[in-house]
Amino acid sequence: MLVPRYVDKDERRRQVAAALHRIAAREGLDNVSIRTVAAEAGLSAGAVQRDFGTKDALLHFALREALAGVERRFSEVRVGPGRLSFADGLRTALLDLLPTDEQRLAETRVWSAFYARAAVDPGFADVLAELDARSREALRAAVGWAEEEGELAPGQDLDALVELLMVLVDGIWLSAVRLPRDASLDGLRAAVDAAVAAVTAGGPHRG
Amino acid sequence: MLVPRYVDKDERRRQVAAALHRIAAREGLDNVSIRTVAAEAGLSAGAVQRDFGTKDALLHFALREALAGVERRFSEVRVGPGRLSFADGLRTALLDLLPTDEQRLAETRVWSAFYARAAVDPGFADVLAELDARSREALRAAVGWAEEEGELAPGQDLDALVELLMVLVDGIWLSAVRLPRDASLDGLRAAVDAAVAAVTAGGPHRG
DNA sequence: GTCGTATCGATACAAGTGTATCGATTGGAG
DNA sequence: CTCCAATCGATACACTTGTATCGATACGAC
Repeated sequence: MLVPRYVDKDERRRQVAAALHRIAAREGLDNVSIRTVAAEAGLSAGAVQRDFGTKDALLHFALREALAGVERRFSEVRVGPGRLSFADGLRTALLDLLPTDEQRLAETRVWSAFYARAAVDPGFADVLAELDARSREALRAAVGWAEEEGELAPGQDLDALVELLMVLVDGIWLSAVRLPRDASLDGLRAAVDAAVAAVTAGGPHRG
Repeated sequence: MLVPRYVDKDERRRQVAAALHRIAAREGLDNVSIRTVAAEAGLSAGAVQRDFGTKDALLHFALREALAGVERRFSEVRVGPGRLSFADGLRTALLDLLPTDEQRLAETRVWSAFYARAAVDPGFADVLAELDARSREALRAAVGWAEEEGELAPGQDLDALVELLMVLVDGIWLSAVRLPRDASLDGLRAAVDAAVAAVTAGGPHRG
C-alpha cells in the first residue's frame, strides 16, 4: 500500500542536484536557492522543497553527487601490473584534472564552491575528509606498487610522497579553475610533466 | 575648504576590510553583508555604505587588502646570494603557508572564499591574475638564480618548474584550510620536504 | 558667536531568502 | 466506480539583502 506513486524520486533528486551543479558552476553557490534550482530543473519550488526538506540537505546531497562523479572518473585510471606504469598513470590522472571541456570546467567550479564552504562549515568538511581518506588510500597503494617496481627514486619517504601527490591534485585544479576561459593549459601541462619527472627521477624507468 | 573633516577615511576603510576578513574567515563570504560588516567593525551600516558606495566595491577593496597581506609576507623570504639557499628559501616560503596560528588560518580561509568567487566572477579573477603574474615573476627570478648556483637537477625546464611551484603553493594552502582544527600539519610539512627534495635533487647541494 | 557643509545614524523600499502550510489534483487500491 | 492518500503548484510569512534617501549633528571657516 505504501508504494511510491508516479515518479522516481531518486532519479529526480539526482536531476535537481545536476541543476544545482549547473547554477553553482555558472554563478556560484551564492546564487543557489531552492527557487533558482527548481527553475533550473524545470520543477516547482515546492517539489524541491518536498524532496529535500531543507536547503542544507539539498546542498549535502549535491556535494555527494559531485564527489561521486570525481571518484568515478579517478577510478578509471588503473595503475598496476599489466596496466599503466606509475609515471604514466600519475600523468594521466593529473592531466585529467584540467578543465579541457565545458563539462570538466563546470565540475571544477563546483568543487571550488564546495571547498570554500567546507573551510567554514564542518559538515561539508567531513564529507571532503572522507574523499581525502579514500584518495590517500588509493595513492598509497599506487605509490607502494611503484616503489616495488623501482619507479621511484630510492630512499623516498612514501607517506610524504603520498601527501605531496594529494597537494598536487588540489593545486592543479585550483590553479586551472581561475584561468581566463581562453587561456592555454600548456603551462599546467608542463607543470604536470615536471612533477611526474621530479617524483620518478632516479628510478630505472627514467629517460 | 574641501578638506577632510574628522576621520581618516583610508584608515577606516582598512578597518572595515579587516572586519570583513574576520567575518569571511569565521562564517564565509555568504554571511558578509554591509550590515554584518558594519556591526563587526563597530560602525553604522550607513558609514560603510558611504565609504564604499556599493557592496562590490567593498569586496574588491577587501580582496586587495588581503592580497597585500600575502605579498608582504612572501616578500620577507629573501632568496639570493648571501641569503638563504634556494632549497631553504623554498621550504621556508611553503611552510609559511601553513595555518600554524589563528591569524594564518583566518587568512587562508579568506583566500579560499575569494578564490571560489573568482572562479565565477571575472572581476575578482583579474585581481588574482595580477597576483599570479607577480608571483610567477618572483619565482622565475629565484629559479633562475638556483639554476646558476647549480642547486637544481640539470636539464630541468625552468618555466615548467615555475609553474609546478605555483601549483604547489595553491595546493598546500588549499589542503591545509580544510583540515580539522586539531589536525596535525606534519603530513603537509612532510609533503613540503618531499617537494623541495624532489625539485632540488641531483644538484651539488644535495644531501 | 553664526553659517555652511560634510558626515552622521536611521529609515524606507523593493527584491529575494528559507520554510510552513494550503486546497486542488491525481492515480492506484478496494 | 468510489475512495483515499500521496503528490502537486501556490501562497503566506518572517527575515535579510542592497541601496536610496532622510533629517539631525557637529565641526571648520569666518
